[in-house]
Amino acid sequence: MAITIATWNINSVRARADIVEQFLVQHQPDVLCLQETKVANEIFPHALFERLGYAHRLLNGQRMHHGVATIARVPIEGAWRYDWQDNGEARHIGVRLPGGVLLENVYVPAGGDVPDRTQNPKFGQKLDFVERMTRWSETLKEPAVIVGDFNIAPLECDVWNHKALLDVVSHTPVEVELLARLQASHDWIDLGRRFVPAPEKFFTWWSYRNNDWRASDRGRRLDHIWCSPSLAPAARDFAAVKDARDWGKPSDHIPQIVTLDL
DNA sequence: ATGGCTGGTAGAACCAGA
Repeated sequence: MAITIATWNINSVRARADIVEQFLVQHQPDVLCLQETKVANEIFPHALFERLGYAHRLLNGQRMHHGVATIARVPIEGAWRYDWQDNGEARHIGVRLPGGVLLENVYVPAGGDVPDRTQNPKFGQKLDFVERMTRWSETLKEPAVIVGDFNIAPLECDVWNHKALLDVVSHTPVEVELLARLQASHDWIDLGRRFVPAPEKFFTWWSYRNNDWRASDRGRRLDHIWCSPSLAPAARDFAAVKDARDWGKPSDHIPQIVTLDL
């Protein structure tokens, strides 16, 4: 059985209803993992997804900020919700796919502006979040896929200018090292880089603060799709939908899609 | 090197994103 999984930091699912529909109609993923839905569960726009055939929706939302949702046109079971900061923020939801593989949808904290946990508590919270994810990941036994906005661009070719971003939260050595430890804790396979090998530049996010994002191309690869080693041979047909950065009123992140033969 | 923009919510000399 083939299953197609997409992930997208949507930066408000309500503000983005038109382009979410465009994406689902054009790409027909079986499962869509959204981050930054920015909506309380009670007022989630269920009708939009129901109309498009996505009858299974598991939410971990909150008012105003953050929020994740996993939406599917195939049956998904669960869900479980980890609070790796222990502060009530809605940043994770896990579900079980048909056939039993776990699908973990995560929104790692951005971490504020200053890469110093004494000056900027948000940076410390981000590091702690990834540290606690690692504690969870190293005991994980089942085959799993973990997707989402990790808010860390690990490789030099994951940012538009490695040297210029060494002090910029998302690409600092301490964050890159922590992400490497998370990856090593389960031998996670970075499917983005399996399909777009280094040293090719590969970005999934471009700031709104550029007149012409495509021309200036000051992007970062903040969004990731990782899978357990046993699932790596099952992965095919990876795509990053760069055109979506220009759709209507766009998100600053683009969606990625992978098909797994499970 | 800096600043640039966007959404939610309140009705901001706002906050947060990254």
